[in-house]
Amino acid sequence: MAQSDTVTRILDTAEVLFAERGFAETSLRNITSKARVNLAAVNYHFGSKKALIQAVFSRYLDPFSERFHTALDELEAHYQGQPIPLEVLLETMATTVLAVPAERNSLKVFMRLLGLAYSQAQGHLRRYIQQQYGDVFTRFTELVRKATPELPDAERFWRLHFMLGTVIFTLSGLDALRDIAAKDYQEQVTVRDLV
Amino acid sequence: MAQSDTVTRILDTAEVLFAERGFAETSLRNITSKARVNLAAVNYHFGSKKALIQAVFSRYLDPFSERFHTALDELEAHYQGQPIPLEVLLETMATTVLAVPAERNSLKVFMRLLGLAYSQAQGHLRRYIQQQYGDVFTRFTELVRKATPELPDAERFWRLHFMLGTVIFTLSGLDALRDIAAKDYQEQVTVRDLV
DNA sequence: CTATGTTTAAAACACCTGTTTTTTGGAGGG
DNA sequence: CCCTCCAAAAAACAGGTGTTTTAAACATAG
Repeated sequence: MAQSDTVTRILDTAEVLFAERGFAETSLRNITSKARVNLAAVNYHFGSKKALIQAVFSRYLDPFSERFHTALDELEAHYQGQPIPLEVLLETMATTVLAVPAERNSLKVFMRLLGLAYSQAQGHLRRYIQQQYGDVFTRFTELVRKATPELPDAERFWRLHFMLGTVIFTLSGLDALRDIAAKDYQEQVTVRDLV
Repeated sequence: MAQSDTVTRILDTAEVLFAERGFAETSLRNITSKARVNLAAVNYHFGSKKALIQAVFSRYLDPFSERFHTALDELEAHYQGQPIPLEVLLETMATTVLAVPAERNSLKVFMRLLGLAYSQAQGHLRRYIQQQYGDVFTRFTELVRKATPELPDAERFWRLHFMLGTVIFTLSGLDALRDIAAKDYQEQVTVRDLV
C-alpha cells in the first residue's frame, strides 16, 4: 500500500464524514475504521485532527482558487481595463465553483463543507481559510465594486453576503431539500436546474 | 435556591454557549460551571443532554409558535376566506420572529440556534422540531400557497427556502458580519435597518 | 417533631476522545 | 547480507465526556 493511497483514502473518507456530521461529531476512529486504515496514520501523515480538516479544505479550495484566478485573468485581459459586467463576474464564479467538485466527490459535500466552515465555530478553520484564500475573494469583490460603481459600499457588501448565504445554505442542505421536494411535489430537482 | 432558579439558570447559560460554540463543542461541565450549578442538576432536571437541547429550543419556539398561530388566526378572521396578501403574511412572520427574542436574550442567539438546528446534523433535533412545530410551518406555507396561486408548487417551495436560507444564514452570522462591515466601511448596522 | 419527598452536592462510573509511544513489517541501496 | 529508512500496526496514555450513584441538606405536610 503506497503512501498516497493511505493519504487519499483518509481524505476521501474524512470529507464525506465531516460533511455528513460535522467536525466535532466525527472522530478519528470513525474515519480510520471506515477507511480501513490504522488510527495512528492520521497523526502520522497530517500531524493532528485540525491539520486533517485543513487538508480536506485545501484539496477543494486550492484548485478552485487557482482556476478562479486564471478565469479572472482572462476576463481582465479580455475587457482591457473596462469594468467587467456584473453578470459575467457572477457567471464566472458559478461555473468555477461547479467545475471543482465535478472531478471530486460531489457539489453537496463541497457546499456542506463551506457551510460548516461558516457556521461551525472552529476558529482555526476560519482563520486558515481567510489567510489562505482571502486574496481571491478580495480580488473578486474589488471587480464587483468596479462593475457596480453606483452602489454604496455597504449596500454591495450586504447584497454579496445575502447571495452567499442563500447559495451556501440552500445547496448545503440540498439532499434534505431534495427529499422534501420529492415527497411533496413528486418532482425531480437537479442542481443544473438551479443555476 | 428554588427549583426554577436552577432550571432557568441552566437554560440561560446553555443557550448562549450552544449558540456560540455548537452542541457537541459545549460540555455539560462548561454549562454547569458557568451557571454555578451542580453537574448532576442537568441530568436531574432534564434527563439528558439531548433533552436539554430540546428544552432550550422549546423556550424559544413555544412562544413563537403560539403567537404565530394567533396572529394567523387574526389574519384569517380579518380576510374572511379571501387570500391573505403575500406581503402581509411575510410581514407578520417577520414581526412575530422579532417579537420573541425581545424578552429573552437576543435575536442573534435565536438565529444562531435556528441555523445550528439546520446545519448541525443532530438528527434528533430536526426530528423534534419537525414533529413539534411542523404544523405552524405547514399552515403558513398553505396560506402562502393561496396567496400565490399562479406559482407552480416547486417554484414557491424553492423561493421559500431561498428566503429562509438568506435570513437565517445572514442573521446567525450577524455580529461577525457586523464586525467586518464596521471595519470596512465605518458603518453601523442594526437589525432594524434590515427589515 | 417526625417523616416524606425533593433538590443539591460530591464522587465514581464506564466510555470515548486525540495523541504518543513502541513494535513490527518490508522495500531499496551499499 | 546487513543496514537504514519509512510506513503501518498495536498498544498505551492522559484527559475529557455524559451519566449514575451515593450522601447530605432542605422544605413541607401530617
